[in-house]
Amino acid sequence: MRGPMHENGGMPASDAVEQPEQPWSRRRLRSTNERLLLDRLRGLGTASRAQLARETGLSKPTVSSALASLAAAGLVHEVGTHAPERGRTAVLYAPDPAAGYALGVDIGRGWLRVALAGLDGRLVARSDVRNRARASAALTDLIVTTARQVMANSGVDPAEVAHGVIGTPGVYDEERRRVRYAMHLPGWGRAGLVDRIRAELGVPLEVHNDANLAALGEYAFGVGAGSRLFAYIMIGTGLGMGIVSEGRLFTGARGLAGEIGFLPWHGRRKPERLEDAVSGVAVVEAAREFGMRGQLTAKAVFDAARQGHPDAVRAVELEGERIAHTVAAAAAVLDPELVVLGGGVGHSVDLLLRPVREHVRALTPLRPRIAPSRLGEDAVLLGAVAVALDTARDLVFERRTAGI
Amino acid sequence: MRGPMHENGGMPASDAVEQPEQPWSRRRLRSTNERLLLDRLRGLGTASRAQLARETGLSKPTVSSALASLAAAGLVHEVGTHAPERGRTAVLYAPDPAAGYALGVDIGRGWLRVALAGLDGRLVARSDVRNRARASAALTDLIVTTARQVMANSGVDPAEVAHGVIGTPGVYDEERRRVRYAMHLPGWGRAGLVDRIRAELGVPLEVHNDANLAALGEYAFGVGAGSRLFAYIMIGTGLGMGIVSEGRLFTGARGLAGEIGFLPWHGRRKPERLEDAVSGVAVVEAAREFGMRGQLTAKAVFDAARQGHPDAVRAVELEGERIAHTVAAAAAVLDPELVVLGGGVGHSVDLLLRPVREHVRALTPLRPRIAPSRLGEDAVLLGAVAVALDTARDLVFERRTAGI
DNA sequence: CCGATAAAGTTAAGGAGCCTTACTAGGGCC
DNA sequence: GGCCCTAGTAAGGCTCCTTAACTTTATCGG
Repeated sequence: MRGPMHENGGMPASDAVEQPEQPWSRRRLRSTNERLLLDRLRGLGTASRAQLARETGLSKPTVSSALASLAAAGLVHEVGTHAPERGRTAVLYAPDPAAGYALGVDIGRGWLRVALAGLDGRLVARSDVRNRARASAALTDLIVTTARQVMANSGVDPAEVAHGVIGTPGVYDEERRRVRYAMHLPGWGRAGLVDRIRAELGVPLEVHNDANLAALGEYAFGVGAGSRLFAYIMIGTGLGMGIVSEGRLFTGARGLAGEIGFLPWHGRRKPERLEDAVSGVAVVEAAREFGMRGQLTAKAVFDAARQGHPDAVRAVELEGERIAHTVAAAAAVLDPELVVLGGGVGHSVDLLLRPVREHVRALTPLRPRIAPSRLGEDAVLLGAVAVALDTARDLVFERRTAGI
Repeated sequence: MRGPMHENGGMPASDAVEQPEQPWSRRRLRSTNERLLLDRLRGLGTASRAQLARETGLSKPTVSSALASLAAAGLVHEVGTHAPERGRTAVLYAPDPAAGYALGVDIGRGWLRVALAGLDGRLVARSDVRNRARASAALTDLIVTTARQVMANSGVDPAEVAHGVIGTPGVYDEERRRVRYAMHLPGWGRAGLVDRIRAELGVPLEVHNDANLAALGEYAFGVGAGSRLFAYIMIGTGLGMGIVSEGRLFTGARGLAGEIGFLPWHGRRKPERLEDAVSGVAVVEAAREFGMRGQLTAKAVFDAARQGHPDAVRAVELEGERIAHTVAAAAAVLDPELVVLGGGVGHSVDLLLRPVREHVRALTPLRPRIAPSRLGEDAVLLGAVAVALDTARDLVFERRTAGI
């Protein structure tokens, strides 16, 4: 099973919590307006001061002075000029992507992926290495060396990395300082590992559940972009769902939202856990039951189905029905406008899409759009980067404007 | 079935939408601070200016001047004095509950309930009348006369009622200006009825789904008070769920979240809709199937079970199992910390609680607290009042501070 | 009864930050 | 070159917050 995201995972000191109960002094006002300008500039990519004044509703002098502060803080740069139809040429500004960096890490069973992004969200370096670690020390070492290498490759000092996010199966237990329910990663459940990585890298780190990060990845960069509410169903070794509502993770009261492995499910013989029914192992089991022989893997079954092998086709059909059950339950409770299918079965979503859609139609009148993941294997990594970016932008803004 | 809440139901002009993208000018700053003070005052009930200064972090002069503005606007009053241990006696201020009023209406199949509350949330008048209307005209007339009577009883002019909320089964379709899916209320689905009521009463009105309002009612006044995330399951003529997350309704992408009537459910003979399996009718059916005879109602079955009638007990047990299925599904998807059972079966929750809890325990390791509704039959009405209050407070604040 | 102390609240001075108005700067078109 | 148009700057004013000192009013202890 994919565990939930732990809110404010392993995040250290600088919390950047909103405090809406605080009074609004003039300093806060200025900082709010500077932030507004910076955000607008990020959205536009590049803009002149006059344009920003029009867009934000602030007066030109205010924009000029606020932008001067931002430039002095190193958050913004002149990047060129633009000649309008007629009139004076404008000086263009853009956020400085090198004002800080965000680190994303995806710890998967087969692969370890690390990426570094500038504040504009663009990756500046990335490394994917096979995860063959079978013990906690080996895994942490691998993470540390890979992350260091990524930073070195891009010439970024660790001190410039404002924030990092690690994606992993399971849940990070803040109190016990360890990851729980990550049964597929040997040794990864030991206490203090994240603290050790944080200490060795010198980068603030948060830990989140991989299904949740994948959902956020699809929201930030993929097929869920801009969706009001969507669910990402991750089918692979386990089964998990990430929910993104209004651009933010919906984690539930204790961070266990999306634990659809626990959905009640009536198997054909006896009630069983849904997680055991969906997921890679179940496909193999079903195929075997329908008569397939030999050394089977989920991938092999899907490949056979693609070739038209009848037993494999039936197994895939059954898998589609089971996923449809999940989708229908999520639809009835959440009413998402979109359900994204991804995870280990990513390569085989083409085969599953039709049966899932058909069975959903039969199960419920609620019909969210069902789409395959766009980011595929990169969803978790890019989600980690997106979350790290969010925090990094806040931190860099606060750090750089505080000293003025 | 209970339909969903339609966001911004029948609400007219004054929308009070947040516009976080707007710049922060000085006027906004002042108004924000006044609002902060008013909210704090509502929380404290009563406070001196020095106390407010300490609590909010604002300086004493600022508090004095802002409070003077609020008093001039009629939003706040001196209400007495307080003598501290030693030192000058403080002048106490409190929000004026009569600065505006909020109206709540619950249109149920058996009863029509109307309540009027001051801005402090206290009911100033209330009326419950039997709903025997069997046509749209009769129903709207009944609503209008009852509401007028409630206002008259408390001596409140309709112009002082800043906002009203109507709770009803079904969904209000904003475009077609009619309620949909309210099959149990004859005539109530006709177009323009809400507009007519609004026009005749002279009060801005919103329409929301009853299950959602009941959830909010339990959050504001009942057993869900202060809960981070909880679900209210309304079991009666139909089946519905309201979800309150961080104090706000979770409505889903199209307002259909909580439509648990559509949960896939394997009946004992054939797949059927869950709504048909849970709900009053189903209890009766089950009892009959188990051998009970005679003119049965849900209430009769529950009463018989309370007496120990074995067939009735079995029927109740089955009903509990079905509800547990719903709870388990909600728990897996949402992870609420609390599930409240209410609705028409309110009187019989005592009988259901044990079987529901037991079956949930058997179905899933996720175990939200399960509690009976505290507000009972009043949940929808009080939820309507709570929602109306929220909007009314905003409207009154804006209206009264605008003119200065 | 009188001063010391303490808390509530007011007054006055100062300053931060925004806006408006009016200006300068620079580019193309007639 | 004059005109028009857009970008950007300068000066002045306004709002509203804060700090600091002061007044008012209460209790306490002698």
